[in-house]
Amino acid sequence: MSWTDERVELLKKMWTEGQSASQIAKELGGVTRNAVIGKVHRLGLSNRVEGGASAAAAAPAAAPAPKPAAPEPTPAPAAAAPAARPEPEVEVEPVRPAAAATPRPTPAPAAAPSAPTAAPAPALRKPGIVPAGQPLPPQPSLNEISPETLASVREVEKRSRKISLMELTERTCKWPIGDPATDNFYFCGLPAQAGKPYCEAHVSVAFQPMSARRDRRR
DNA sequence: CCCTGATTCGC
DNA sequence: GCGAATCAGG
Repeated sequence: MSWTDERVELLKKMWTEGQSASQIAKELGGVTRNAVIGKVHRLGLSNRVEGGASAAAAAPAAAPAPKPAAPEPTPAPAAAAPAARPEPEVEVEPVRPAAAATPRPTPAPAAAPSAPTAAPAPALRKPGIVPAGQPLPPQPSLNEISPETLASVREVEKRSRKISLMELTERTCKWPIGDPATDNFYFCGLPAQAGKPYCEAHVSVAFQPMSARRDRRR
């Protein structure tokens, strides 16, 4: 395989969208992630993460026109600043670092996001016999999720691989999407964060900083 | 161990 | 220019 214009174009597109080199390689086929990374560098695309001292505004020569639109898979509360490019790797603790540093699972989907490695609990219901009034799995209590995060999650869900229960592995996001009682149900399936049951975007929803004040009255 | 991107260097 | 091998990190 060679780097035809089309392939390069797809590479650029996916790279600027925030896709990982391995994902791009998989998509292109016939190349390894190393090849992709090598090409990315040769093309002059690279993540220019402004380091403190080094050139504050090094205008990237062949800078890929940043897309202000799509928030890209990088969720994180940091998305609060739409104008600026969200930091690639922001840890969970946007507002209240002090007494709230400890991430805590919200009453989201699966059992306890922290413990089980498999068991995508809520999904295991057979179509047709879902008791009325049973709480639907996904739709995390939309209580206190920043609109930005929520938006990026929806964006990610569009991109989800829509895999079935059988296709889940230890490394796929197990976030359920849709109503298990219908055939419009699937799992996110995007690459899960190492050690975690969900992809980055869903981790950010499942593990809230606990800061955002919860229900005013309860 | 899984994954990420970055770099090197023979081809 | 290409990309496997390697490095450095999470």
